[in-house]
Amino acid sequence: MGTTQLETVPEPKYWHLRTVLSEALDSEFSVGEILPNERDLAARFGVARATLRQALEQLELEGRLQRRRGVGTTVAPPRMGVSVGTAQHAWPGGSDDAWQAVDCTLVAPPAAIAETLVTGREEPVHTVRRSRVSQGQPVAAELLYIPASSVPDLSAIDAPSGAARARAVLRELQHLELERHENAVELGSARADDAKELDRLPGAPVLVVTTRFIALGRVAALSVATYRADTCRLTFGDSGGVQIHHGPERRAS
Amino acid sequence: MGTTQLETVPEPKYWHLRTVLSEALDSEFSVGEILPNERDLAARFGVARATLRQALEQLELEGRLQRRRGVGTTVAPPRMGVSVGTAQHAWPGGSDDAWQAVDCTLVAPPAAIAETLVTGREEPVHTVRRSRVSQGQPVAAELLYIPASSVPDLSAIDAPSGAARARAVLRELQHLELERHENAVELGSARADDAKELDRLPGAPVLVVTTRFIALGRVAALSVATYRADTCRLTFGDSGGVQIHHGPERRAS
DNA sequence: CAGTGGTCTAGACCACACC
DNA sequence: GTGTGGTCTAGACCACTGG
Repeated sequence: MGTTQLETVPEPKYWHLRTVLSEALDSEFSVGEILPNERDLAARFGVARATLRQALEQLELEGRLQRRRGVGTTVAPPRMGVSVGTAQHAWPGGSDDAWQAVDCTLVAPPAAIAETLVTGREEPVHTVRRSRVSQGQPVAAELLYIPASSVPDLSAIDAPSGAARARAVLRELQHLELERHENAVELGSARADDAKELDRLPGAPVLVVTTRFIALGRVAALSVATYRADTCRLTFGDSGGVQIHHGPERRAS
Repeated sequence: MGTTQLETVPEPKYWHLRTVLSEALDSEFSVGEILPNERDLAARFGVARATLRQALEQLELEGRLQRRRGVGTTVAPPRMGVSVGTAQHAWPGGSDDAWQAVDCTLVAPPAAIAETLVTGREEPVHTVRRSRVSQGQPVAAELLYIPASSVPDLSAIDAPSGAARARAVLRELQHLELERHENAVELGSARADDAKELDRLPGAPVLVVTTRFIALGRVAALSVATYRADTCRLTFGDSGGVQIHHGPERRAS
C-alpha cells in the first residue's frame, strides 16, 4: 500500500487514495473486516486525516465501506437489491408488502405535498409512517399521504392513531381500483427523523422514491420513501435478486 | 441571516447552517442568483470556511445549489425530470431515443460486465458510448455492452469504429425481439471520463442506472448509464414532466 | 490580472461504543 | 476508562474563470 507516486497529472490526493484503497479492499480485505483506524491510515499514507477521510467518504458513498462512530470502519457487503415498483398494480399495504406500518395521523397537508396531490387543495390527509426492513436491517422510511376522500369509509374505525389505524387506512385503500402508479427517484439527504430510523446520521445520502398512486384519474395516494443510498440498489421491473459484483475498477473500460 | 443561536441540542453547526441557508434560499434568493463567496459567507456566520463548505456540500447534494470553480455558487433550478425506463418495449437507439451515439469499439468484456451478461463468458462485446442532453445541458453518459452474438449480421458494416458504427450496431439490435428489460438504480461517484462528459469533477455524485435488455431468454444488451445526481430526478413509468417544487423544508412533516 | 471554488494541513475537541 | 469516528478551526496553496 505505498503512495510514493508523485503524479504527473495533478490528480487530487484524496482521489488517488480512493483508488488505492479501493484496490486494497478488493485484494486484501474481505467483507465485514475492520480497517485500521483513520489516524493510523492517514499516517501510513502520509496525508492529513481530513484528506484520508475525504477518500473514505467517497468509498462509503459508493457502498464499499461502512463507518460507525465509536466502533470503526468495516468493509461493506455488496449492496442489496431492493425491489421498488414491482407489483405493478398493487396498493401499499397489500398482503405481500415489504413494509411495516408504524403510525398514522390526520393533518393538513404541507404545501409541497398538497401541490403534488393535485386533488383537494385544503383537504386533510392521512399521514402513514412505515418502515422497511431487509436482511435484518432497516433500509427505508416512508411517509404516505392519503387524502381523506380516498378512504371515505373510515368512520367505522375508532383507533385515533397508531399502527392499528395505519393498517386500517391502508385496508380501506385496497377498495379503490388502482389505475397506475408513477415513480421518481432522486438523491437527497436524510432528515433527522428518517436518519434515526435508518440508523444513520442526519444528512446521510438517501435515494428518495416518490410514488404517485393514480385511481379514478386522481392522485389517490402519494408515497415518499427514503432508502439508504449506501446499502441499497433499487430494482425496477422485477429481478430483485440479481447480484452485481463490483470488480476492481467497477465498470472498468 | 443571523446565526447567534447557541443550540441547546448539540446539533452540528454545519447542519444548522444548512437549514438556515436552505430557508434563506427559499425566501431571499431566486434561481440563478449568485451567492456571496465562501470566505464572506463563512465570516458572516462566524464559522470556519470548511464548516461553511460542509453545509454548501449538503445543499449541492440536494440539488439546491450549483458550484463552479473560478465562477461562484449559484441557486440551482428545480431538478429536471428525466424519463427512464419508459418505452417499455424499445431497444436503445430507437427513433424517439433521447441519446446520441458517440463511439463504438469491440473489446473483450471486463470481468464485472461479463458476470452480468450471463451469456457468452469469453465472447467479445461491442461497447457503445452514448450521451444524453436535456434542456441544453448534459445529464447522462452511458456505456452499452452488446455481445457480438446479439448483432450477428454486422459484417456488412465496414466502419471500424466511431459514431457511424455505433449507430449501425444499434440499428442491428432493433431486429431482435425484446422480451423485457430490468432496471436498477444506485448511487455512485463519477469516474474521470464520465465526470468530464457531465461537466463535473471526478467523484461527483451520480445515479447509476443499470438496464438489462432481455431477448430470447438471454441478456442481449447491458446499459450502464450515469446521471448527474444534482440536476436530475429520474422518472419511471411515464409522467416525465411532473414538477415537484421543493418548499422550505422539503417533505416537511 | 484578481477572484472564485477545490484541495490540503496539523492540530483540537466532542459524541459515542465497548470494556 | 480507552479508542473510535464526527466536528471544527485557521490557516495555506492550487486550479480555474473571466475581465
